[in-house]
Amino acid sequence: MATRIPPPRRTMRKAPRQQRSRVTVDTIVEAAARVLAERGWARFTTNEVALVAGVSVGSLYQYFPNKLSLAEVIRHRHLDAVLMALGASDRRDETTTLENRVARLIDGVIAAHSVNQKLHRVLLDEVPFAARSDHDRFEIEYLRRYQAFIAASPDKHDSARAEVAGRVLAAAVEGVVHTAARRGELDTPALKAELNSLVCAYLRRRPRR
Amino acid sequence: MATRIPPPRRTMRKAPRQQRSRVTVDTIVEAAARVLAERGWARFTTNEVALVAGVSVGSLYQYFPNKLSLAEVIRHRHLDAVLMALGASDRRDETTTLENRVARLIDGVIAAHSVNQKLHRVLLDEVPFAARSDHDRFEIEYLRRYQAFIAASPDKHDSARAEVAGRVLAAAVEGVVHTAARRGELDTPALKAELNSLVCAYLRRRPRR
Amino acid sequence: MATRIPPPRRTMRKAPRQQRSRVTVDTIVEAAARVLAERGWARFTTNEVALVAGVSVGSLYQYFPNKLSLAEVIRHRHLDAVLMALGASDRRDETTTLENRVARLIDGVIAAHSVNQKLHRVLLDEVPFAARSDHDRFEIEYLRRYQAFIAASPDKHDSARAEVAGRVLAAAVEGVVHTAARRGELDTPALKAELNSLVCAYLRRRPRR
Amino acid sequence: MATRIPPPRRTMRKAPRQQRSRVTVDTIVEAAARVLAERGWARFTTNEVALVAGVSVGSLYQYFPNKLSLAEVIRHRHLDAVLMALGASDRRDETTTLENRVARLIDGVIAAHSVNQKLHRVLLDEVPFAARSDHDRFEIEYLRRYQAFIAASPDKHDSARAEVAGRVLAAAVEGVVHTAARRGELDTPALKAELNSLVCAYLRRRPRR
DNA sequence: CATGAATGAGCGTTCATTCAT
DNA sequence: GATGAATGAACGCTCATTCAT
Repeated sequence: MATRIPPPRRTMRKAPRQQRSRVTVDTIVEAAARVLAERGWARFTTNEVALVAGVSVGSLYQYFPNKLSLAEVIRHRHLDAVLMALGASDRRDETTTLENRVARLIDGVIAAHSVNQKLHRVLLDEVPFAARSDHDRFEIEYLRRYQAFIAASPDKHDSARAEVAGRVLAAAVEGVVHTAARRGELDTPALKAELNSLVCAYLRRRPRR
Repeated sequence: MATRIPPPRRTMRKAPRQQRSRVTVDTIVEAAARVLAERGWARFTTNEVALVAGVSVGSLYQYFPNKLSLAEVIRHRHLDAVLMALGASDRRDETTTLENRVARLIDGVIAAHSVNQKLHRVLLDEVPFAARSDHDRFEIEYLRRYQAFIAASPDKHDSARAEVAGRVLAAAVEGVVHTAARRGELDTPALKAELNSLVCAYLRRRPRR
Repeated sequence: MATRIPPPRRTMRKAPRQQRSRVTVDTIVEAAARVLAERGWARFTTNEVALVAGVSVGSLYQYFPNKLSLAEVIRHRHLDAVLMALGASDRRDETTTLENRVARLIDGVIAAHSVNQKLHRVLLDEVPFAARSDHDRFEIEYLRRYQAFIAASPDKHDSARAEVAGRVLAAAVEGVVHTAARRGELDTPALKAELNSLVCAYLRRRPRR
Repeated sequence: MATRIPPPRRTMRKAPRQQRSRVTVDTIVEAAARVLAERGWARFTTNEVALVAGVSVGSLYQYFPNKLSLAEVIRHRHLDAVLMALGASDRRDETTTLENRVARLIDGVIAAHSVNQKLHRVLLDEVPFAARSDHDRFEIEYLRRYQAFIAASPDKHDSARAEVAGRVLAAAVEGVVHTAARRGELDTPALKAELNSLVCAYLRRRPRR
């Protein structure tokens, strides 16, 4: 059996100080991503990860408190990438149109999901949510950026709605991108066009009623 | 662990003939939903399900070929509910506004997800995708309804885009609803209002460029 | 695991009196032989047998006390066939040579093993010995015939050795035939010739020392 | 049920490197032989073996891929012993009589089967054949030695028959020895005498027709 | 007698995690 | 620190057998 109840320990057991440790950790994470993508969460075993990484299980547990923490690190890597994509378009830039800003945003998000689609599918559909506290830190920053994006939009509106609007926009974009990633349709241009259209329409029309 | 990638056998091993067995099957599915919601996929064990259902494991396996098939049945139940919500709004109704039709759609979808939110979270995030063939049958019908919904919208547009538009709309709505379900914010009125706004804006503005 | 410790009950639970029952029993035995040959002992299940026979498990258990008894009946059928082959050559027949009598014996034994070789392989290698009491009855008759065969041989010798000689001859012939059956070489003429040679040599040369 | 026909994986999962593990492997095999002899194949469970060996099931599976492989290793041990017995008599030795050479052969084979008769009975009658590829390697060597034995016999004859003759001789000897082992009559001197007589007669008389 | 739904003990096997070396 | 042998709880699943209908 696996997936024993994992004690919600910190993601990293200890911070790797020396150069050599950092390399080891990276190797392990890389191996973990490969195994996770290829085998899925159910057959993602720490022994296999260690084998692929070329280290012993013991070493693996030196840096990661449990199996789940490995997946969390991988998730963080991905969330960081998405965050960068969001960051790149949140500066108010008067010299460009809304359409361009939206296109930049969506291009970034799609790019962040195009790296290893199989891995994302597993991450999305199989890896159980756990270290919620960690995840929330991302979530907050995440929403902040979406809200900033909205705030930079042409139409003015009460900030009370802005918070909810950010969540809706974020969830809608992610929903479309994730669904496409699941089906391997992430690079369909028509899809990207429609998604752009959706976001633009929303950002233009929001001051309703 | 169990969760070995199971051969995607038929969902049901044999159809219950007698009255007695039909009851048994229902009891098992009910128990499975409870256990799945309460313990999550990783601790969702067939023995526990049988225990809760008050039957023997043997009986469970008389009707369900494996653990996964139980989850699939539960998923189907949910997908059916969503389908009904979509169906209720897809007839072209000239006497009502777009806003009203959208509201009806979203109300239905939200209602279908409000039943057992913890269960949905598990279904969405932990149960591995498998019986893809079965799932696709739903997916197709699903998209058909969204496309029908779009087709009934005021603005005319080429049907080439309609297909992609249906997928985008479906994924966006699901993305928002699922995210809200995960956080237990499904009954926030502000969220529902924003989602309505998003969908209406999209349906109005689509004849782009 | 299966193959629960089988209570060494009688082979047949009750003798089928009526015509209909006899037909049922035969159908079951026939089905059992098919399943045993095709699936091997480990996957030889009473439910499968009943299914193939077109009766319910309940009916099966009406006539056979347990799984093993089915195999025993099949074994008996085979042993009967072998016994007939042995019987056909045990009358002293002065008008024929030893070679001819041996050839007749071996032809008979080989014929009895040629019917369903896969079944024999399973019977020999996988079905556990059990109802030893029943088997012994066969064994005794079996040896009696081999000894009669030897007694009808040209050379005279003390009857003390005759008993052991019968056992050795029986085991040797069976050893050769079974090994050939396992490998599907039962119809090789060269093998039959050598076996004849072996038996003839033994029967001629025995009054040694 | 277990005893599902197991994939004929390699006999050993990994070679024991350290001293510690070599001891573990030996202990497990020893325990397996004991359990197999005492309980028979059907009640031969890996957990029981581990218990008797004083190790955990996990350790057992570290070295043996499945239950069957344990039995195979035990079978190999026995086949090796038989092979040695055959090897001891296959050098052409002009200074001794045929009778002596045959006696040495049979003594060796009987000795190899006298070690643990209950174990042999189970090995012969209950453990399913599987790792056929491995078994064949033995079989080939086995026949080679019998043929060498025949080749060293006084009478010359065409080598075409030699191959079949080797198979017949091997099967006959094994048939007699195994049957005796099954009944616990392996140490009866009369039986050994008759078996000697059988083999000698065959080796002398073979240039038939 | 026949049916077939129900039972449940029991088995093979996995894998996260530990800790002696 | 690193190694990898060892642990053992836990799980999915089977199938001989029973017995209410």
